[in-house]
Amino acid sequence: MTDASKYAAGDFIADVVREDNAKGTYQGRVQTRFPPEPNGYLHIGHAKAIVNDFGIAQQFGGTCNVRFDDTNPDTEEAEFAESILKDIAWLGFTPEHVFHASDYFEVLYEWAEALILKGLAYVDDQSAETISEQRGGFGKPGIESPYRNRSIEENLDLFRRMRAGEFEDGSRVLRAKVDMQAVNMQLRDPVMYRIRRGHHFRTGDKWCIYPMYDWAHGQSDAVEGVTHSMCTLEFEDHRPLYDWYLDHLDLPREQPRQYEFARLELTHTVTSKRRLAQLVREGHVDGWDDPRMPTLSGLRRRGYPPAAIREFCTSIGTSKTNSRHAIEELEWFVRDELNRTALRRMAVLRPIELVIDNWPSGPDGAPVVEWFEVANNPENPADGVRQVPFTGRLYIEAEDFEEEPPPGYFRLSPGREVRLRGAYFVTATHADKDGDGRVVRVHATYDPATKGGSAPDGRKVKSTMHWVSAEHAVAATAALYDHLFAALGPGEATGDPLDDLNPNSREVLAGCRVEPVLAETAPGQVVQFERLGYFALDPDKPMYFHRTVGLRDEWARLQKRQAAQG
RNA sequence: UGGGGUAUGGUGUAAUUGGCAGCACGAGUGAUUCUGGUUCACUUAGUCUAGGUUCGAGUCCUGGUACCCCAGCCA
Repeated sequence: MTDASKYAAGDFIADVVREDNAKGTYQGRVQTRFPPEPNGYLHIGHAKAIVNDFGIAQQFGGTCNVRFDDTNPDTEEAEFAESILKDIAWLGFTPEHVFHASDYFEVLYEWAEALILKGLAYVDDQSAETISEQRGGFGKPGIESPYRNRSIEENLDLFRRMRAGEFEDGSRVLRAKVDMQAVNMQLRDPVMYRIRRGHHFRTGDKWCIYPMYDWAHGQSDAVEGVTHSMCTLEFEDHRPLYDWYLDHLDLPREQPRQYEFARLELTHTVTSKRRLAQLVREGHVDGWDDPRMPTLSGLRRRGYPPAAIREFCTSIGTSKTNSRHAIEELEWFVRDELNRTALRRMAVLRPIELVIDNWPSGPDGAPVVEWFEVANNPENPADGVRQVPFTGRLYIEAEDFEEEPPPGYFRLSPGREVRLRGAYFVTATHADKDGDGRVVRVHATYDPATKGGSAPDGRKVKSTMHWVSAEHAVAATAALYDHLFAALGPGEATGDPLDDLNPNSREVLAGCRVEPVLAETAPGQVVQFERLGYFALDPDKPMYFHRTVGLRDEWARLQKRQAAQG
């Protein structure tokens, strides 16, 4: 396990908490919350918020709850709420409670009446367009609504009738009476309630008025006893409003405070729920959990270990600087974790035959089968060993043989000796080709003295290759996934991210061969096919693989570098 | 146009609040290796800009510049 403290950043929220504890602001109490809107699946960007929200609570012995910000019935669904809870659990966090803003609709309503009673809120009969026009613009002050100074009695009556359903959708709103001259647009009499007859996935048709985010969020924090309310940078302008509402209410406990930090962005990755929903809706992907998606459920299917995502989020810390992390950085954490935990298996994705011409036959005339013991994971001997069958006819990776090897190529070619992992040294002699001149079969001889994979005379080979017995191998299908967004393309998205959609982001390879033990490996498990990459077995199709992040291949890098130079 | 924010190697993030600019990823070199993986060692490169205060400035002051957010009855 990587030591997370090694990455410990002096993040400002931790500093704030320490300061509050020193001053006794909340009597040492620390309570945070993760507040998703259930209108889509969680993606990698949310992971940062989750790790941060739960992390701060853990760090200071506090609590962290999940609270669904379910104040907009039009976009929210129970399916999304369920997936969010599942993803949080998968990431390794357990909320103290699971709350909903809709739990507080009644309280929120009462508080709204209290604000009306104080002369701080009013019902506006104007249209959305008119209100928008009157709000003014940057540098231009707003105009006060003609309904702004209605009597308290009239406001109360109208608001109660709004709730009772006497008015049409969109015909009236409740607004806070703040300041139409404010330079901060959020303070120009923000809407608190709108009339909307939408079916809410929890409260059904009980309500026809719904609170706006700003009116619901801080108040929900206050009801729950949240002390430190973390959100993203775009809410900085909302903080004065967050405080204004709370300042004018009789709160059950100390006033929560809002702190903002930058959201996580990754190169080659779309982290916009709207965009992701579009990909699903338009059928560019198979669903929210498609392995090419940056959703947590997609990454899970792809074989990303939750620990790696946690480590990554911890390492990048929290700051207020807008930044975009390289996807390769996340992948490094994934490889780091997988290298230590994934079992090694041999598989051949694009097979060609390797025939060992001097391989012996048994008394019955059939080729001898020899079983070798191979470590499941050299990084961790506790993972044990497995038996792998070896015979005179094998499959090897097509790219592991070159008839005319380019300089720097270490693998098999005529006259060259390599090691078949855990078995023998073999030397290629010649190759058989098909009508198109493609190599279909390589002939070789083996050295019986190298049994187990090392030579008694101490001679070395430059390459160790993976292989499977043709007779024992199991046929399989593999799906190779790349980033959906132009991982192989020239660069970053310009303008519409969907322009960078990579239509070749999934390649299906049929006719792969895997060692027999793989047929018994648990679906969903991630294994490392030596040098090929990490594969997650699809839970629905046991012999179907998704590749996760590949291994770094020096040979591929060398080729890439040479191609770039000339 | 007004307001709110942010600027530190290629990337991201620290700097005990004015005291040797550190860490991670990347890149490079070498060693080890039954994965061209891993591991190990070394190297590389940075305070947006122009002034000012100070023995000393990433940090404080003044003036610029660049980028992000805000005019939903979305969150």
